[in-house]
Amino acid sequence: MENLKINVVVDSSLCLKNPESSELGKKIVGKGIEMINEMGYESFTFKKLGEQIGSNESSIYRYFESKHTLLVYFVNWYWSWIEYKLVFGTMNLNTPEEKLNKAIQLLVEDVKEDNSFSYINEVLLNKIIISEGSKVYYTKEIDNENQKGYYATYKRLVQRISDFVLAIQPSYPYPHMLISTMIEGAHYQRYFSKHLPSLTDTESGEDTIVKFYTELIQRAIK
Amino acid sequence: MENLKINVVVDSSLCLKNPESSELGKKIVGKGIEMINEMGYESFTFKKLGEQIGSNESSIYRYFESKHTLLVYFVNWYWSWIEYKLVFGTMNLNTPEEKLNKAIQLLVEDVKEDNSFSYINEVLLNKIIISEGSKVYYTKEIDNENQKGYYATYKRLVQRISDFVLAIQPSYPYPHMLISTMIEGAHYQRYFSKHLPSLTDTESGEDTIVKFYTELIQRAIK
DNA sequence: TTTTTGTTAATAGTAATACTATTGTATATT
DNA sequence: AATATACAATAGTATTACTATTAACAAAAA
Repeated sequence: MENLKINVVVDSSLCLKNPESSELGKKIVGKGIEMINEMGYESFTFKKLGEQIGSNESSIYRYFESKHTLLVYFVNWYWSWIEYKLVFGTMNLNTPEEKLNKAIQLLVEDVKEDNSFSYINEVLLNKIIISEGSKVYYTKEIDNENQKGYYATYKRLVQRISDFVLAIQPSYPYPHMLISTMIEGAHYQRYFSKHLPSLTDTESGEDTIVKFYTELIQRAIK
Repeated sequence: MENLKINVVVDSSLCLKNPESSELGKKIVGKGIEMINEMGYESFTFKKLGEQIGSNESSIYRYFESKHTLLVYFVNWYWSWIEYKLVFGTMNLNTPEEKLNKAIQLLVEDVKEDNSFSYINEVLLNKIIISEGSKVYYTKEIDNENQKGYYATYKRLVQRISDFVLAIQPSYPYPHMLISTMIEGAHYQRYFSKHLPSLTDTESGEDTIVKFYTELIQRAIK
């Protein structure tokens, strides 16, 4: 699985200096994921991160121009990672139905395994995407950042899965809305099931959220 | 329509002093909605609000203990308003199918009319709910705040509409997930259609989002 | 009328935050 | 060995969210 790492590529415009190019950079990313997970995005600061990695606040600014772009970098890394798993996991499947089911599973299910060969903990990263991910685009700078390509990976991923939907049912008029509803929905359903369970119908022991979206999409496009 | 206002009740624990009880309180709420809309939640400060309403920053702290609880107040006011419109708009409908359709329309469609009798601009408030609303529960304090009843109005609303679903199809296993998926989904689909349109399939001239969710739900529960 | 009481807002702060300008230091190149 | 470059650390600034204290003012009581 560690070969996948090579294919996770984040656009270089998202950071001032590639964090993979130095030990300090890897520490910033690795510890940053841990800390945002522990204390939440709002409480997390570059100063605290600097203390944890035995470095200085301003050194971090050499890699990322702001706390916000660090989060944008995480989100893009995550979607790039998911995209590779999607391409890899569907290329040997024959029917679009199988490919779509694989995609649903990949995007909706909880990430449970961590590739320990990397300095990035994918389990924690998945939790950040669920709890903090939407803060990346709920900003007044959205149009500027969109133009800079901050959301390119995500848009490409939605397009790929929409293509599976269209391969099954070419006349379905809302493939993008269906898939973005699923991806975003899966995230806050997981969040709700943990913190506001009365907004969900989750039961322990089985992945109700995967079941729900699989069924929802099958019925929508049939 | 202005009689509805009487029925919009926000739990008193959400503010230190009821803003409806004084002119200053009404200014805080009214101008606060305007300013968050213009500059976004992050850039908005109590200091700037104080300047705009000809008052002092600290006077605002007499009404709301923080910027965050002001947003929580707005969200609760909004859901309370929607809940009243739902109860009022469905009580003379006979079938659960009609009631559910009414609920979908009420929750998914854009708010276009402003009740000018009030100091609260519902059109702007709807925009805040769409662009900033999720920031209310994506916080590390979620469990604390949930216990204090910060999300009670929202949970009650989801329950009401889930009951319509169950009246139509008692065996449907995911009514709450279906409705919370719709409500949250409708918000970011509107946001996406404006800022990241390639994630949607919206066309100008017709309300594709209402169509999409109406069809999605009908097919899901049939 | 004077005094007391309670409610309101304004003043003037604090600690912490995001971010930057500048200086120092190690490494590589000539 | 001298110079150039890349890097990180120091030490800041402006702004933020929030608070402790004081002042204004009205109604009620003496």
